[in-house]
Amino acid sequence: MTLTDLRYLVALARERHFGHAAERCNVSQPTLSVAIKKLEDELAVTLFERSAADVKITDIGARIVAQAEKVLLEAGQIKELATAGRDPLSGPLKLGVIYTIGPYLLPHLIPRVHGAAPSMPLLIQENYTARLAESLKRGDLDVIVVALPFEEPGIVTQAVYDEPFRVLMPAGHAWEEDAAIPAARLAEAPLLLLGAGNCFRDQVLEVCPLCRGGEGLQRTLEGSSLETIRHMVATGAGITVLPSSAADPLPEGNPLLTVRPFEAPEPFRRIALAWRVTYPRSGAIDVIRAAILGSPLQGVRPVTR
Amino acid sequence: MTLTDLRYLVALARERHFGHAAERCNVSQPTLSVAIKKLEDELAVTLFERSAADVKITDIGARIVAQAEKVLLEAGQIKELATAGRDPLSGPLKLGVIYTIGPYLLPHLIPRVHGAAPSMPLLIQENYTARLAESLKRGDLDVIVVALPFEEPGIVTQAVYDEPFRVLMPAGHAWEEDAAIPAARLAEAPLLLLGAGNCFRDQVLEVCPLCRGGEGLQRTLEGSSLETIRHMVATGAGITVLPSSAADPLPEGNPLLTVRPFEAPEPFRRIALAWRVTYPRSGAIDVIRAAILGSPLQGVRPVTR
DNA sequence: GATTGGCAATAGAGATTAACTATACAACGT
DNA sequence: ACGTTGTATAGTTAATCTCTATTGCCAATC
Repeated sequence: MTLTDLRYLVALARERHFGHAAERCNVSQPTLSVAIKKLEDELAVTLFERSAADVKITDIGARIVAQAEKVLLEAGQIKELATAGRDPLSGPLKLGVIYTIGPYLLPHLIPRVHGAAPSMPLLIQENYTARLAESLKRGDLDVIVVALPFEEPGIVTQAVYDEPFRVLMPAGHAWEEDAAIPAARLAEAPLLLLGAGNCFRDQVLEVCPLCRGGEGLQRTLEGSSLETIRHMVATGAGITVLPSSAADPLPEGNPLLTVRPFEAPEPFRRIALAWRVTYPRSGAIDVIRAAILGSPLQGVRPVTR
Repeated sequence: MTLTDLRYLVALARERHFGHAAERCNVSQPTLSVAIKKLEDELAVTLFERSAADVKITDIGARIVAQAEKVLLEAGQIKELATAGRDPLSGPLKLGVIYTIGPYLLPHLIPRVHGAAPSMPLLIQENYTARLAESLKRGDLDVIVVALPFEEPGIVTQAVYDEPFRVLMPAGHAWEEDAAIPAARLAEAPLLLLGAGNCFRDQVLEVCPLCRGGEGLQRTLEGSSLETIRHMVATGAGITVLPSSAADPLPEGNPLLTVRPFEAPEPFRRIALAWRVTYPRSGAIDVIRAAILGSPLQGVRPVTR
């Protein structure tokens, strides 16, 4: 029993004439004849009464035809689903973002994606890189926004932008005098750091080798966020390092904080998109990339690939 | 897209492993592999993300698999319907009976059929032979009970029983003296006849050639029935001829009527079943025949074929 | 960094099935 | 009896499905 057989069946039920039904199916009369006979044999049921005068459907035949029509209808739905799903910009996209990007990127990203792909709702999750990677590989996420380096088997990454680091200090801090801060000087101040697991923490520590072994004055704030740290800096609890997108928009509205760039070579992080090599909706990824690049993130430099 | 393809599809969706899914479908891994690829090409949609680690279903893939399961379920229903409909004794049987048999046969027939084939309800229609034949050929009826001769293209008949005719007269009638009535004498009495269209009317006229041209005292009662005529005979309006099944049960309970057989050669009618040559439920016909022969119809002689 | 092992894709051969054309067969109607 | 109409069958060709064998691809391991 094939779908073709069922199509022949309902055609014959409608036409009540083997020749006409065959014509309607674009096959020869013997083809349809054989197919119906095969079906009847397979089901061990007489579906039609053939006579010279005409073709009559049996009682059981009528019931089976009705069911066959249902099958064909449902099968047709498959094609419709496929057509509807063919557009990579239709259907939800599961997006993961690390904690130190989400709050600054998403407010810009979401409306832009919605504008470019209205029928692609975003299901967003913020988490650590490691967790995002896990979810991505498991298929719980489709695309993630992370900082490089990010190497995972089966995962491809595409750099999107570079983002310089900034030093954030309370207004009136001594370093306010300087237009730019040397990285090494970080070890001299009480540096507030994110908890373990945040890649940004590691990157900051990388900037300041002296802070590495915990020999500096830095203080780790487990379970915290850049926003929390920012508030703590404003209260004079110390200084911190922020990515430019988090730091640069601040000073205007906040008289308690001062932002200074690093001295060259300016430390920065490279933000990238990552997805499974096998992920088929590349069009959706392009939209995300474009939306990110279209977002007014302060201080960032697009990476032309 | 075939039902087999869909089976492969749902198997792969369940197993998430080409080899295992193929095994479950009793085919080789390449078979399933190409089938899925073919499906993906046909639908122009990626259903699965293949990677070394494992097979992930895409979003659209999952929706299509769900739909495929629905299709397979509905298709399975076809087999179930066929199995259920395989029994010729299941499902309603559309039975037609001529007016002059129905009232005497059906009260016996119905319980017997119900006993022999409980899941075969009878849809009964009483009518003239010509109307029954029409309905039978059109497929509105499956089997009819008629009097022979009955010749129709595409219709087969099977004699069931012979039924002698009887003369019915009011009690106290002059002919009461005689044990049997010669057919020719019918022309001498006011003979009450059914209306045109009733085959029994023609058969009675056949018995009495003198009545033929309307030269006798007979009176035609259009739109009447044997029961009506019987009541008229009881009131002394005339005599009539009845089939034995209608006549013989009468006298016991009715002091106003007298029944006499004909003289030899006793006129009779041959009752038969008729159905389309193509009608597939021969088992149902056998049940009807057996139920008729099992009915206590007075005076009838089974026809051994 | 080379190697191995697991797994899906591909190639090529063989078998099955589906389609065609031509023709036989059955049943009515003239 | 013959012709017409309509379905079934025969035989052939083409398409397809499925197989085994093999390749290719990753990723994990030594």
